[in-house]
Amino acid sequence: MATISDVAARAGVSTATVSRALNGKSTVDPMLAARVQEAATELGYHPNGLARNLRRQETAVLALIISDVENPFFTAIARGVEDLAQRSGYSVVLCNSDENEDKERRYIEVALQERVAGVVLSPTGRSTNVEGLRRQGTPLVAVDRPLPADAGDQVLVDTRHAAADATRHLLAGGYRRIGCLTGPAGVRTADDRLAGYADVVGEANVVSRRAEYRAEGARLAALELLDEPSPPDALLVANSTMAIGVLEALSSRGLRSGRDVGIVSFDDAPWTTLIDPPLTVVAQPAYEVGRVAAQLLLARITDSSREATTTTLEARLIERKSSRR
Amino acid sequence: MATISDVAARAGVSTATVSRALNGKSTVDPMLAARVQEAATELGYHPNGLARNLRRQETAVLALIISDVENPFFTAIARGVEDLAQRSGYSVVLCNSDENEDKERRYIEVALQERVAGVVLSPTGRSTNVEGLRRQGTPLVAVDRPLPADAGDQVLVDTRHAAADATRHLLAGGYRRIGCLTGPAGVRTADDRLAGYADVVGEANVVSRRAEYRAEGARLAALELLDEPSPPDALLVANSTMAIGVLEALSSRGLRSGRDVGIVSFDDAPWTTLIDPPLTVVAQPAYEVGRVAAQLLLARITDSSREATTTTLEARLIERKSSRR
DNA sequence: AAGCGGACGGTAAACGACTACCAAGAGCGC
DNA sequence: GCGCTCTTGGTAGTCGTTTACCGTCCGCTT
Repeated sequence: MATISDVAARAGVSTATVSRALNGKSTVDPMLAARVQEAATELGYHPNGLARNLRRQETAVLALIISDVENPFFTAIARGVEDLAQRSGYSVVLCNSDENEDKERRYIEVALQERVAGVVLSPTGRSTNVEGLRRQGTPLVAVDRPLPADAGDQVLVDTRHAAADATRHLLAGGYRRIGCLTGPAGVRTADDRLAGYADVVGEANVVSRRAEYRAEGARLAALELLDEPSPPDALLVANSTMAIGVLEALSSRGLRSGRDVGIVSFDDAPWTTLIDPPLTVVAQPAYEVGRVAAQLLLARITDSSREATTTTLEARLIERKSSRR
Repeated sequence: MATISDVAARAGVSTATVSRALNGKSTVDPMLAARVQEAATELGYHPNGLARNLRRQETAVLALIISDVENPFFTAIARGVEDLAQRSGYSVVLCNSDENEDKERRYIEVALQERVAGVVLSPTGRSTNVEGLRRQGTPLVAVDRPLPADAGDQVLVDTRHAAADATRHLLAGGYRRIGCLTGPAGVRTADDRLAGYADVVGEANVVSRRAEYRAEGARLAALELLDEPSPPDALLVANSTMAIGVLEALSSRGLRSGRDVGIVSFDDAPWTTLIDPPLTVVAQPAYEVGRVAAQLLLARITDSSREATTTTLEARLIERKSSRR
């Protein structure tokens, strides 16, 4: 594995000159520079980023820790972060915490050790510990779910109001007994969506179940609800993965969405227009969340004294047929 | 940002002792070790991974470069790689090349510079350059699509036979004029699926279009096919993202899959059972591909003299209703 | 009591790049 | 010819770890 001194030897110059030539720094005689270039390509020299970063005390890598790679919402965020970061010369490494606090902790530790330039994090939930990041002064932006303390910038979606709107929409569609399927307690988005729903139906009328943000759990929970003595005639579902489970539950009971049970789900997944009837959804601006997060992160990397901000983006109800009789 | 010598000073020992104590190496007096531990936590010390890796000449991170984060097939691979890597103490960083050769090149460069322990790569296509990896001796496993040279291990899916089977299945279902929608020329999976299809219908009867592995392109291509003088009565579609476009095209023409146009698509996406009629698919063992790739990579990391192998996994036709009248 | 071995912990040299500082030489005016 | 400036490129120190090597001390054997 060729090092800088191999290149220096081959080009007959010192390592300092090689470094300067390859980084286009200061003034190096063009002829020398060319000889260095040549030597470098001949040897297949790739600068050792570890050594470089150690010396420079900085890296051009951002860590993006998301809670579920298989959820289109998070992959859309990833693309947003990536597009913006690339443009500024940063690379993004994506870590999948899988809604698992241990994995999350481990990835934060890795980010810390590898001295990444900044971290975008969608906290899994309750006990996310960002103390380490704060102490090291690693810039942090939280997305989708807030962080307990004032740990850094946040980019959120106004999910509570969106849930309320969706619930009102179902009410307007003539549904009378509306239920809610949401994620685990302690996960802020899950709690907020439930709260927004409760805001509209009133605490006394809440009919809800919690499950992991996964299809299978949602299917079972939906079945439970449907098998109650007086089952709900409409359901607000907290994300698209859960919606899959809910729709399976419906069809296994011979129920049709819209006519029999009104459905509104969060997240505008690509398949929502394919099913019959097409799914009414609350579309979150995921890509935009990623873009803004990256923007804030880069701003904070260059100026660490900035005030921490919270950006709240609006979600949009896309009315289709699953919420109408 | 606390360094090892800060900890050493605070604990009143040398840096060597701190290093040994924190790494559980050799024999350090338990009392001293405890003092070091305490000093470390008090200072919020995180070892600098850059320096450590530089010194150790190794890192415990794997790079996984996939061609599309929004494609469930690749995210399933990612989970497979991750699960296995985690178990062996490796972290996985995921890079999204987005079917873009520039991005791919850049990420390979990053992997090289950061001296990752190994790379799993789904090559975007034609001109993937892995020469750098080879020269540095970075272990490499290609997934989904083969690499030109004997660059390392490969984990593929027997996609040509699978395409042939799917085509035969459509023929058996009574469809007479079968078309094929596949990905860009030069992308091996796209070419193979087309070839498998052609194997069955015969070169003379090939009716095909190519598009990016995306929904929109597939929609347009499907429309073209449907608008031909004698349009196909069945379609083999090369991946689930394209299938979305195809199904949109069908419904925009008032056509029903199965009855009017038989459809078989690659990849068993989560929504395929939700639509009406449910989609017949060729299910690829994506998670398994990831697991095997990680296994091979780890094996090669510990023993770099291993022969390069090629593993070919079988895909499975899951017959549902979209391929029957 | 001398000798010896083992346990422990410190000193200092790596790892590979960047860069502050300095030295040498060229060009030039007086 | 001297001294000044300007360009160019080398020397060596630095980033934060790990670890080979060595010295010290303690306890045991003979």
